[in-house]
Amino acid sequence: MPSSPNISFVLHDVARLLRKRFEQRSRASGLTRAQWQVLAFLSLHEGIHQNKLADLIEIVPITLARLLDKMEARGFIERRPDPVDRRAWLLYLTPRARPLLEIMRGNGQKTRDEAFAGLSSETQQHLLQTLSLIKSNLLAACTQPAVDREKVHG
Amino acid sequence: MPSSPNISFVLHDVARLLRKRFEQRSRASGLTRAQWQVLAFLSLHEGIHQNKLADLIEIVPITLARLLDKMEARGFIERRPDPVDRRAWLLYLTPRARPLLEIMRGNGQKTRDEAFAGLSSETQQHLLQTLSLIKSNLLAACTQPAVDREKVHG
DNA sequence: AACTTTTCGTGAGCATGCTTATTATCATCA
DNA sequence: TGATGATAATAAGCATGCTCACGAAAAGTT
Repeated sequence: MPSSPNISFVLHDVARLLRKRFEQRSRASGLTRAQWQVLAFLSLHEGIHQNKLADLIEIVPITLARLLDKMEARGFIERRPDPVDRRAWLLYLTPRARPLLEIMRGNGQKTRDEAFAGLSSETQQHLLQTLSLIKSNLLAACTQPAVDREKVHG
Repeated sequence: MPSSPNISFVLHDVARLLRKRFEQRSRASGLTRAQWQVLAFLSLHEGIHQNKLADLIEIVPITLARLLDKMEARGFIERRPDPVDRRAWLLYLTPRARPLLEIMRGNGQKTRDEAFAGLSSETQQHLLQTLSLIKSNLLAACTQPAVDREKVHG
Protein backbone atom coordinates (compact mmCIF):
# COMPACT_ATOMS: atom_id res chain seq x y z
CA MET A 1 0.00 0.00 0.00
CA PRO A 2 2.55 2.52 0.94
CA SER A 3 4.65 3.96 -1.87
CA SER A 4 5.71 0.59 -3.27
CA PRO A 5 2.73 -1.66 -3.73
CA ASN A 6 2.24 -4.19 -1.00
CA ILE A 7 2.62 -7.68 -2.35
CA SER A 8 -0.20 -9.05 -0.22
CA PHE A 9 -2.65 -6.55 -1.60
CA VAL A 10 -1.53 -7.18 -5.15
CA LEU A 11 -1.95 -10.87 -4.60
CA HIS A 12 -5.41 -10.31 -3.24
CA ASP A 13 -6.26 -8.09 -6.19
CA VAL A 14 -5.09 -10.67 -8.67
CA ALA A 15 -7.19 -13.37 -7.03
CA ARG A 16 -10.23 -11.13 -7.04
CA LEU A 17 -9.73 -10.14 -10.67
CA LEU A 18 -9.21 -13.75 -11.72
CA ARG A 19 -12.47 -14.66 -10.08
CA LYS A 20 -14.23 -11.68 -11.63
CA ARG A 21 -12.99 -12.47 -15.10
CA PHE A 22 -13.80 -16.13 -14.80
CA GLU A 23 -17.31 -15.29 -13.72
CA GLN A 24 -17.79 -12.82 -16.55
CA ARG A 25 -16.94 -15.69 -18.83
CA SER A 26 -18.93 -18.40 -17.11
CA ARG A 27 -22.14 -16.60 -16.40
CA ALA A 28 -23.76 -18.29 -19.36
CA SER A 29 -22.79 -21.73 -18.13
CA GLY A 30 -24.46 -21.10 -14.79
CA LEU A 31 -21.57 -22.06 -12.54
CA THR A 32 -19.57 -19.72 -10.35
CA ARG A 33 -15.87 -20.09 -9.75
CA ALA A 34 -16.41 -21.71 -6.36
CA GLN A 35 -18.98 -24.13 -7.74
CA TRP A 36 -16.71 -25.04 -10.57
CA GLN A 37 -13.91 -25.70 -8.11
CA VAL A 38 -16.19 -28.05 -6.21
CA LEU A 39 -17.17 -29.82 -9.41
CA ALA A 40 -13.58 -30.16 -10.51
CA PHE A 41 -12.40 -31.64 -7.22
CA LEU A 42 -15.46 -33.85 -6.95
CA SER A 43 -14.97 -35.25 -10.44
CA LEU A 44 -11.70 -36.73 -9.18
CA HIS A 45 -13.14 -38.08 -5.95
CA GLU A 46 -16.69 -39.23 -6.47
CA GLY A 47 -18.23 -40.94 -3.47
CA ILE A 48 -16.34 -38.71 -1.04
CA HIS A 49 -17.73 -37.32 2.23
CA GLN A 50 -18.44 -33.61 2.53
CA ASN A 51 -15.85 -33.05 5.22
CA LYS A 52 -13.20 -34.82 3.22
CA LEU A 53 -14.01 -32.78 0.14
CA ALA A 54 -13.93 -29.59 2.18
CA ASP A 55 -10.49 -30.61 3.42
CA LEU A 56 -9.29 -31.12 -0.13
CA ILE A 57 -10.56 -27.76 -1.25
CA GLU A 58 -9.35 -26.27 2.03
CA ILE A 59 -12.54 -24.50 2.95
CA VAL A 60 -14.58 -25.04 6.09
CA PRO A 61 -17.31 -27.66 5.77
CA ILE A 62 -20.20 -25.26 6.17
CA THR A 63 -19.01 -23.24 3.20
CA LEU A 64 -19.01 -26.38 1.10
CA ALA A 65 -22.43 -27.41 2.42
CA ARG A 66 -23.93 -24.14 1.15
CA LEU A 67 -22.34 -24.58 -2.24
CA LEU A 68 -23.58 -28.15 -2.46
CA ASP A 69 -27.09 -27.05 -1.54
CA LYS A 70 -27.18 -24.81 -4.58
CA MET A 71 -25.53 -27.31 -6.86
CA GLU A 72 -27.88 -30.06 -5.75
CA ALA A 73 -30.90 -27.82 -6.28
CA ARG A 74 -29.72 -27.18 -9.82
CA GLY A 75 -29.09 -30.82 -10.50
CA PHE A 76 -25.33 -30.81 -10.80
CA ILE A 77 -24.49 -33.03 -7.84
CA GLU A 78 -26.20 -35.72 -5.84
CA ARG A 79 -26.02 -36.57 -2.13
CA ARG A 80 -26.51 -40.26 -1.43
CA PRO A 81 -26.77 -41.55 2.14
CA ASP A 82 -23.71 -43.38 3.38
CA PRO A 83 -24.88 -46.93 4.11
CA VAL A 84 -22.48 -47.34 7.01
CA ASP A 85 -22.69 -43.88 8.63
CA ARG A 86 -26.06 -42.33 9.04
CA ARG A 87 -24.58 -38.88 9.69
CA ALA A 88 -22.81 -38.70 6.37
CA TRP A 89 -23.50 -38.24 2.68
CA LEU A 90 -21.63 -39.57 -0.30
CA LEU A 91 -21.22 -37.06 -3.11
CA TYR A 92 -21.61 -37.74 -6.82
CA LEU A 93 -21.79 -35.78 -10.02
CA THR A 94 -24.98 -36.06 -12.01
CA PRO A 95 -24.84 -36.85 -15.72
CA ARG A 96 -25.90 -33.28 -16.30
CA ALA A 97 -22.69 -31.99 -14.72
CA ARG A 98 -20.26 -33.91 -16.91
CA PRO A 99 -20.43 -31.79 -20.06
CA LEU A 100 -19.89 -28.73 -17.89
CA LEU A 101 -16.51 -30.03 -16.81
CA GLU A 102 -15.05 -29.53 -20.24
CA ILE A 103 -16.71 -26.18 -20.78
CA MET A 104 -15.48 -24.82 -17.49
CA ARG A 105 -12.01 -26.18 -18.01
CA GLY A 106 -11.99 -24.23 -21.25
CA ASN A 107 -13.17 -21.08 -19.50
CA GLY A 108 -10.45 -21.51 -16.92
CA GLN A 109 -7.88 -21.94 -19.63
CA LYS A 110 -9.03 -18.85 -21.48
CA THR A 111 -8.98 -16.80 -18.30
CA ARG A 112 -5.49 -18.01 -17.50
CA ASP A 113 -4.35 -17.24 -21.03
CA GLU A 114 -5.50 -13.67 -20.58
CA ALA A 115 -4.02 -13.36 -17.12
CA PHE A 116 -0.65 -14.85 -17.94
CA ALA A 117 -0.16 -13.27 -21.33
CA GLY A 118 3.45 -12.22 -21.74
CA LEU A 119 4.80 -14.59 -19.09
CA SER A 120 7.24 -17.22 -20.21
CA SER A 121 6.44 -20.75 -19.25
CA GLU A 122 9.48 -20.70 -16.95
CA THR A 123 8.07 -17.68 -15.18
CA GLN A 124 4.73 -19.42 -14.85
CA GLN A 125 6.38 -22.52 -13.45
CA HIS A 126 8.36 -20.43 -11.03
CA LEU A 127 5.23 -18.57 -9.99
CA LEU A 128 3.42 -21.80 -9.30
CA GLN A 129 6.29 -23.07 -7.18
CA THR A 130 6.55 -19.86 -5.26
CA LEU A 131 2.84 -19.69 -4.61
CA SER A 132 2.77 -23.29 -3.50
CA LEU A 133 5.49 -22.61 -0.97
CA ILE A 134 3.68 -19.54 0.32
CA LYS A 135 0.54 -21.58 0.62
CA SER A 136 2.32 -24.21 2.72
CA ASN A 137 3.74 -21.50 4.92
CA LEU A 138 0.32 -20.02 5.46
CA LEU A 139 -1.40 -23.33 6.06
CA ALA A 140 1.15 -24.00 8.76
CA ALA A 141 0.89 -20.49 10.19
CA CYS A 142 -2.88 -20.53 10.36
CA THR A 143 -2.82 -23.40 12.83
CA GLN A 144 -0.57 -21.43 15.18
CA PRO A 145 -1.88 -19.20 17.95
CA ALA A 146 -1.13 -15.88 16.23
CA VAL A 147 -1.79 -13.96 19.38
CA ASP A 148 0.19 -10.81 19.43
CA ARG A 149 2.32 -11.25 22.48
CA GLU A 150 4.07 -7.94 22.01
CA LYS A 151 1.43 -5.76 23.53
CA VAL A 152 0.62 -2.38 22.17
CA HIS A 153 2.16 0.15 24.48
CA GLY A 154 -0.20 3.06 24.57
CA MET B 1 -7.15 -28.80 -9.59
CA PRO B 2 -6.53 -31.64 -11.96
CA SER B 3 -3.39 -33.70 -11.39
CA SER B 4 -1.04 -30.72 -11.36
CA PRO B 5 -2.40 -27.93 -9.20
CA ASN B 6 -4.10 -25.17 -11.09
CA ILE B 7 -2.21 -21.94 -10.63
CA SER B 8 -5.40 -19.88 -10.43
CA PHE B 9 -6.74 -21.94 -7.60
CA VAL B 10 -3.44 -21.83 -5.74
CA LEU B 11 -3.37 -18.09 -6.17
CA HIS B 12 -6.87 -17.83 -4.83
CA ASP B 13 -5.99 -20.07 -1.90
CA VAL B 14 -2.98 -17.96 -1.04
CA ALA B 15 -5.03 -14.79 -1.08
CA ARG B 16 -7.67 -16.36 1.13
CA LEU B 17 -5.11 -17.70 3.58
CA LEU B 18 -3.30 -14.38 3.74
CA ARG B 19 -6.55 -12.70 4.62
CA LYS B 20 -7.41 -15.37 7.16
CA ARG B 21 -4.05 -15.12 8.85
CA PHE B 22 -4.09 -11.35 8.89
CA GLU B 23 -7.50 -11.39 10.48
CA GLN B 24 -6.48 -13.93 13.08
CA ARG B 25 -3.77 -11.47 14.00
CA SER B 26 -5.80 -8.31 13.84
CA ARG B 27 -8.96 -9.35 15.57
CA ALA B 28 -7.81 -7.63 18.74
CA SER B 29 -7.23 -4.36 16.91
CA GLY B 30 -10.76 -4.38 15.59
CA LEU B 31 -10.00 -3.84 11.93
CA THR B 32 -10.48 -6.34 9.13
CA ARG B 33 -8.14 -6.68 6.20
CA ALA B 34 -10.44 -4.72 3.93
CA GLN B 35 -10.88 -1.94 6.46
CA TRP B 36 -7.18 -1.74 7.00
CA GLN B 37 -6.67 -1.46 3.26
CA VAL B 38 -9.09 1.45 3.18
CA LEU B 39 -7.32 3.10 6.07
CA ALA B 40 -3.91 2.63 4.46
CA PHE B 41 -4.96 4.12 1.14
CA LEU B 42 -6.88 6.91 2.81
CA SER B 43 -3.94 7.90 4.98
CA LEU B 44 -2.12 8.78 1.76
CA HIS B 45 -5.03 10.67 0.21
CA GLU B 46 -7.01 12.46 2.86
CA GLY B 47 -9.76 14.67 1.52
CA ILE B 48 -10.47 12.31 -1.37
CA HIS B 49 -13.93 11.50 -2.74
CA GLN B 50 -15.39 8.03 -2.24
CA ASN B 51 -15.44 7.21 -5.92
CA LYS B 52 -11.83 8.23 -6.33
CA LEU B 53 -10.78 6.14 -3.35
CA ALA B 54 -12.73 3.18 -4.68
CA ASP B 55 -10.87 3.58 -7.97
CA LEU B 56 -7.54 3.57 -6.17
CA ILE B 57 -8.39 0.43 -4.24
CA GLU B 58 -10.00 -0.99 -7.36
CA ILE B 59 -13.25 -2.01 -5.80
CA VAL B 60 -16.71 -0.84 -6.82
CA PRO B 61 -17.93 2.24 -4.97
CA ILE B 62 -20.74 0.51 -3.15
CA THR B 63 -18.33 -1.94 -1.58
CA LEU B 64 -16.32 0.97 -0.26
CA ALA B 65 -19.44 2.75 0.95
CA ARG B 66 -20.35 -0.22 3.13
CA LEU B 67 -16.87 -0.40 4.58
CA LEU B 68 -16.88 3.33 5.30
CA ASP B 69 -20.25 3.04 7.03
CA LYS B 70 -18.75 0.62 9.52
CA MET B 71 -15.54 2.55 9.93
CA GLU B 72 -17.41 5.78 10.45
CA ALA B 73 -19.69 4.16 13.03
CA ARG B 74 -16.62 3.01 14.91
CA GLY B 75 -14.97 6.39 14.75
CA PHE B 76 -12.07 5.61 12.46
CA ILE B 77 -12.98 7.83 9.55
CA GLU B 78 -14.98 10.98 8.99
CA ARG B 79 -17.15 12.07 6.04
CA ARG B 80 -17.22 15.82 5.56
CA PRO B 81 -19.51 17.42 3.00
CA ASP B 82 -17.79 18.71 -0.09
CA PRO B 83 -18.39 22.47 -0.09
CA VAL B 84 -18.56 22.62 -3.88
CA ASP B 85 -20.51 19.43 -4.66
CA ARG B 86 -23.49 18.57 -2.58
CA ARG B 87 -23.53 14.98 -3.83
CA ALA B 88 -20.08 14.18 -2.55
CA TRP B 89 -18.20 13.58 0.68
CA LEU B 90 -14.60 14.26 1.54
CA LEU B 91 -12.95 11.50 3.55
CA TYR B 92 -10.62 11.96 6.51
CA LEU B 93 -9.03 9.81 9.16
CA THR B 94 -9.94 10.58 12.74
CA PRO B 95 -7.21 11.03 15.35
CA ARG B 96 -8.32 7.69 16.75
CA ALA B 97 -7.31 5.92 13.55
CA ARG B 98 -3.74 7.13 13.42
CA PRO B 99 -2.19 4.86 16.03
CA LEU B 100 -3.87 1.92 14.29
CA LEU B 101 -1.90 2.60 11.14
CA GLU B 102 1.34 1.56 12.76
CA ILE B 103 -0.18 -1.43 14.52
CA MET B 104 -1.75 -2.73 11.35
CA ARG B 105 1.37 -2.15 9.34
CA GLY B 106 3.13 -4.32 11.87
CA ASN B 107 0.49 -7.01 11.60
CA GLY B 108 0.80 -6.95 7.85
CA GLN B 109 4.56 -7.26 8.09
CA LYS B 110 4.33 -10.20 10.49
CA THR B 111 1.85 -11.94 8.25
CA ARG B 112 4.06 -11.41 5.24
CA ASP B 113 7.07 -12.64 7.16
CA GLU B 114 5.23 -15.87 7.87
CA ALA B 115 3.94 -16.21 4.35
CA PHE B 116 7.20 -15.48 2.59
CA ALA B 117 9.50 -17.39 4.92
CA GLY B 118 12.15 -19.17 2.89
CA LEU B 119 11.84 -16.91 -0.15
CA SER B 120 14.87 -14.91 -1.16
CA SER B 121 14.33 -11.23 -1.61
CA GLU B 122 15.01 -11.71 -5.33
CA THR B 123 12.21 -14.24 -5.48
CA GLN B 124 9.92 -11.86 -3.65
CA GLN B 125 10.82 -9.04 -6.02
CA HIS B 126 10.21 -11.30 -8.96
CA LEU B 127 6.90 -12.42 -7.51
CA LEU B 128 5.76 -8.84 -7.07
CA GLN B 129 6.70 -8.01 -10.65
CA THR B 130 4.97 -11.05 -12.00
CA LEU B 131 1.82 -10.43 -10.01
CA SER B 132 1.75 -6.81 -11.07
CA LEU B 133 1.91 -7.83 -14.70
CA ILE B 134 -0.88 -10.36 -14.21
CA LYS B 135 -2.93 -7.72 -12.51
CA SER B 136 -2.51 -5.35 -15.46
CA ASN B 137 -3.49 -8.12 -17.83
CA LEU B 138 -6.60 -8.82 -15.84
CA LEU B 139 -7.58 -5.20 -15.41
CA ALA B 140 -7.40 -4.86 -19.17
CA ALA B 141 -9.22 -8.11 -19.80
CA CYS B 142 -12.06 -7.31 -17.41
CA THR B 143 -13.07 -4.34 -19.52
CA GLN B 144 -13.41 -6.52 -22.60
CA PRO B 145 -16.64 -8.25 -23.60
CA ALA B 146 -15.64 -11.78 -22.57
CA VAL B 147 -18.64 -13.24 -24.28
CA ASP B 148 -17.92 -16.70 -25.41
CA ARG B 149 -18.44 -16.47 -29.12
CA GLU B 150 -17.46 -20.05 -29.66
CA LYS B 151 -20.78 -21.61 -28.87
CA VAL B 152 -21.03 -24.87 -27.06
CA HIS B 153 -21.90 -27.48 -29.61
CA GLY B 154 -24.16 -29.93 -27.85
C1' DA C 1 -24.01 -50.95 29.35
C1' DA C 2 -23.23 -46.14 30.34
C1' DC C 3 -20.40 -42.15 29.85
C1' DT C 4 -17.40 -39.14 27.25
C1' DT C 5 -15.28 -37.52 23.27
C1' DT C 6 -15.06 -37.02 18.44
C1' DT C 7 -16.99 -36.42 14.01
C1' DC C 8 -20.57 -35.15 10.28
C1' DG C 9 -23.48 -32.03 8.72
C1' DT C 10 -25.89 -27.77 9.29
C1' DG C 11 -28.08 -23.15 11.34
C1' DA C 12 -27.27 -18.34 12.45
C1' DG C 13 -24.91 -14.40 11.65
C1' DC C 14 -21.11 -11.44 9.97
C1' DA C 15 -17.76 -9.48 6.27
C1' DT C 16 -16.65 -8.38 1.61
C1' DG C 17 -17.06 -8.71 -3.05
C1' DC C 18 -20.22 -8.30 -7.15
C1' DT C 19 -24.36 -6.63 -10.49
C1' DT C 20 -28.25 -3.88 -11.24
C1' DA C 21 -31.13 0.00 -10.16
C1' DT C 22 -32.28 4.61 -7.89
C1' DT C 23 -31.89 9.35 -6.26
C1' DA C 24 -29.78 13.64 -6.10
C1' DT C 25 -26.91 16.75 -8.06
C1' DC C 26 -23.90 18.64 -11.46
C1' DA C 27 -22.53 19.67 -16.29
C1' DT C 28 -23.51 20.42 -20.99
C1' DC C 29 -25.78 21.89 -24.88
C1' DA C 30 -29.61 23.46 -27.63
C1' DT D 1 -33.57 28.48 -19.51
C1' DG D 2 -34.72 23.88 -19.85
C1' DA D 3 -33.83 19.24 -21.39
C1' DT D 4 -30.35 15.69 -21.51
C1' DG D 5 -26.78 13.14 -20.02
C1' DA D 6 -22.99 12.11 -16.64
C1' DT D 7 -21.53 11.45 -11.92
C1' DA D 8 -21.64 10.67 -6.43
C1' DA D 9 -23.46 7.95 -3.34
C1' DT D 10 -26.47 4.50 -1.93
C1' DA D 11 -30.11 0.48 -1.98
C1' DA D 12 -31.34 -4.31 -2.89
C1' DG D 13 -29.97 -8.70 -3.45
C1' DC D 14 -26.74 -12.51 -4.47
C1' DA D 15 -22.28 -15.39 -3.70
C1' DT D 16 -18.64 -17.07 -0.85
C1' DG D 17 -15.79 -17.05 2.87
C1' DC D 18 -15.51 -17.09 8.05
C1' DT D 19 -16.69 -18.13 13.39
C1' DC D 20 -19.50 -20.08 16.81
C1' DA D 21 -22.89 -23.24 18.23
C1' DC D 22 -25.76 -27.40 18.00
C1' DG D 23 -27.93 -31.97 17.24
C1' DA D 24 -27.28 -36.61 15.79
C1' DA D 25 -24.56 -40.33 15.34
C1' DA D 26 -20.26 -42.90 15.85
C1' DA D 27 -16.21 -44.29 18.43
C1' DG D 28 -13.68 -44.93 22.38
C1' DT D 29 -13.43 -45.74 27.64
C1' DT D 30 -14.48 -47.38 31.92
